[in-house]
Amino acid sequence: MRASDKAYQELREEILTWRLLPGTALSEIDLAERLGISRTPLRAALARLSLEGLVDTSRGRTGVVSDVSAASITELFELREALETAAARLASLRRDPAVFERLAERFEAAPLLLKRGDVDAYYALVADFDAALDVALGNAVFRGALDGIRLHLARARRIATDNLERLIRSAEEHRLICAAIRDGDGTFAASATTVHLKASLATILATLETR
Amino acid sequence: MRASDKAYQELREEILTWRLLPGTALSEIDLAERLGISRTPLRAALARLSLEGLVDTSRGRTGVVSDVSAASITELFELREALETAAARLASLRRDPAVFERLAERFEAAPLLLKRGDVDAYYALVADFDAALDVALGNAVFRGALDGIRLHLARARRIATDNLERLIRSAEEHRLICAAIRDGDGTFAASATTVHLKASLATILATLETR
DNA sequence: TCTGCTCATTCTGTATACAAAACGGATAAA
DNA sequence: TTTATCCGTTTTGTATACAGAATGAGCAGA
Repeated sequence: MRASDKAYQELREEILTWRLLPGTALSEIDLAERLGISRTPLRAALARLSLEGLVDTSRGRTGVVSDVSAASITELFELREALETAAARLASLRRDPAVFERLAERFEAAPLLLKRGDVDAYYALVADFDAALDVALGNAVFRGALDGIRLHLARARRIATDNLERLIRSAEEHRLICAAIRDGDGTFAASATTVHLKASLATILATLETR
Repeated sequence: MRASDKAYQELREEILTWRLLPGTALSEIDLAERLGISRTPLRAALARLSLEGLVDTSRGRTGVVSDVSAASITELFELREALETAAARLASLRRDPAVFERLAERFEAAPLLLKRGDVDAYYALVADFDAALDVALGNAVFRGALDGIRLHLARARRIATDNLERLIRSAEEHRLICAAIRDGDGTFAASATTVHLKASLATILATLETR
């Protein structure tokens, strides 16, 4: 693996897990020394993070970890709703019904998982859903746009202290989306996606308020 | 201006204007010599172009100018429809009616421009419309996604030999969108945007067929 | 004649040295 | 006391040298 890829993955992980907090200055010299590589591949990693929006280079010469504010999350979710409702609609046209039937069943069983405390298994299920959506979409350009959103979402989700009740409702919302896609009902799938996203955003914003 | 920025702008311009054709190999050594800079800033420029999708580095070690096929354009327009219909809907909620009234008037007068042969003035008007949409959106994240689309669209549009009749219909389609946004009718604005994009895509694909 | 291997060439990936520019602090003047 | 300017320090931006890897040609063997 290239040193620049290694640096990118390491820094991305640290940003997404909030070990590198928003506003942290990213000095090339310090980071290169800490990661044990030279500045050349490190610069490539920072450039990539900057283009993906995790690093902000617009203010001053030194890059800083980009901000996560209520305003920026709200903007992110407006874009997310546009993309995911359209994705759900398109996936409804092209899906393999059996795939989404199986996912619907798993989401129906998810409350049991959650009541056992296995939150990781639930998030793995959501990841499976995202992957199935990508396959059903059959559009690499669209998938690239979705991936960009998911990157920022992964960071925002870390601050939302999901409680059990919210996660159980989230599972039911996902079940509805899967059932709609399974049935080829794009309009319903889009509406169910909107419902889910509004609730998710509200949860994240509420968490932000109390901090 | 930094050498890397200069290289990025130059290469982007050459790709968008088809002076660098899809499939062209982009050797770092050759390009650095031609642009009169060293490989270090050139690599930064190539990395940026790669992340934006104008350069494809997935196959082999050497980057090549990314492909423009009917399939990739169709995928691009699926994403574009998702983004622009949502943008039109959101802009309808937040627009300054006077701005879009003025744009609607200009699009109504555009056929006169076009019949005089002033195609550049028409494309400038479309650019003004895009800018007004960005302002009305009031969402920097969303705008970034739209800019990514417009980059690829600029390249695709170069191969569509727009005839006068198509451009006149395009002006009328834009006038409808502006009127809908002016009136705050988001649903109509989204529908009119869909109509416009379907016609644009058909024109580009038809041009591709005949080549 | 075709296939597979070897070797040379060329390109990319990385490190480092140097240049230029920007930031911060200190000092002096208003 | 405040502000502006100068200078030192630090950081980024660029060039170049070197190492590693991949590709293609050429040759040998089947």
